[in-house]
Amino acid sequence: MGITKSDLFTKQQNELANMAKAIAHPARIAILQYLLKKNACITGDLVDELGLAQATTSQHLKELKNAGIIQGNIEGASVCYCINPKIWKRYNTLFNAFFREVKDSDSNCC
Amino acid sequence: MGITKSDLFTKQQNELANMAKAIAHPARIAILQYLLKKNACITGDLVDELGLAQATTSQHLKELKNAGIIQGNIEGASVCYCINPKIWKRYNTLFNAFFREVKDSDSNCC
DNA sequence: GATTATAATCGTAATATTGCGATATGGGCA
DNA sequence: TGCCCATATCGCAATATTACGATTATAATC
Repeated sequence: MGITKSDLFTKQQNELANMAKAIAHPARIAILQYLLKKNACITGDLVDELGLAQATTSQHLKELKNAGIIQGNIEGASVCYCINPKIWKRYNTLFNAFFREVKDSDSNCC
Repeated sequence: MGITKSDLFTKQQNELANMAKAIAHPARIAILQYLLKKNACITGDLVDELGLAQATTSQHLKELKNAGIIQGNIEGASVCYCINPKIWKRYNTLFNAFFREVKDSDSNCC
C-alpha cells in the first residue's frame, strides 16, 4: 500500500494533518519565515535564500500554494509571493485549538 | 535523491518541521485526540478506535514516541500510552510562536 | 509447561516525497 | 523578430511513508 486511509478519519483530522504536512519540511518553514520577515518576495529571492535548486524551490512553493497558505501574483517576468492572511489565521486557530493546555496531572499513564 | 537537505536550514527550522511531520497524519492526530480525551489508554484501544491494523497502529505509536510527544508504560501484558506534557507544551509554544499574528496589511503582494 | 493475550518488529508492496538537470513558457528589451 | 531573464513543469533517481500479514517476545492464565 502506501496510501493514507483518509476515509477512516474525520474531516477535521484530515484537515489538520494536511496543514501539518504543508509545513513539515524545513525549506517550507524557511519560505514562510522569510515571507513573514520581508512581507513579499519573488521566487529568485527564495532560491538564493534557501540554497536549493530553482526547480526544487519552485516545487516547495507549489505545495505551499496548493495548501493555500501563500499566494503568488504575476509581476512582469517574475512572480511575487506573500502569505495568505485568511488561511494563515485558520492554521493559527486550528493548531491553537489542538494544542490546548494539558495539565500535568492529565498525563499519568495508567 | 529524496533526502531532505537538513544542513541548509537552522536547528529551529528543522525542529519545527519535524514536529509538524510527527502530526502530519490523520491517524496520529486521532491518537493524540483520543489520548487527550481519555487521558491514557492501551494499544488495543487505539487499534479498535482507529480501524487500522495492529501493526500499522503500532508503527504510528512508535513515531509519536520517537517524537517524544507520547510515552508508554508497560502495564502487565499491555502498554499504556499517554501524552508527554513537557513535550506537548514545547509543541504548543513553538507552533504559537510560528503562527504569530499576521496583519492583513502585511500581505499585499508587491 | 502449554496456551492465550498483547504488542513490537520484520519483510514486503504500493505510493509519496525530495531533489535536480533539462526543457518549456512567457515577459521584457534591443 | 530575436535574445535574455524568471519560473514552471517534466522526467528521473533516491529515499521515505503507509499499510498489513506473519512472526516474535513477553506476560498472564490454565
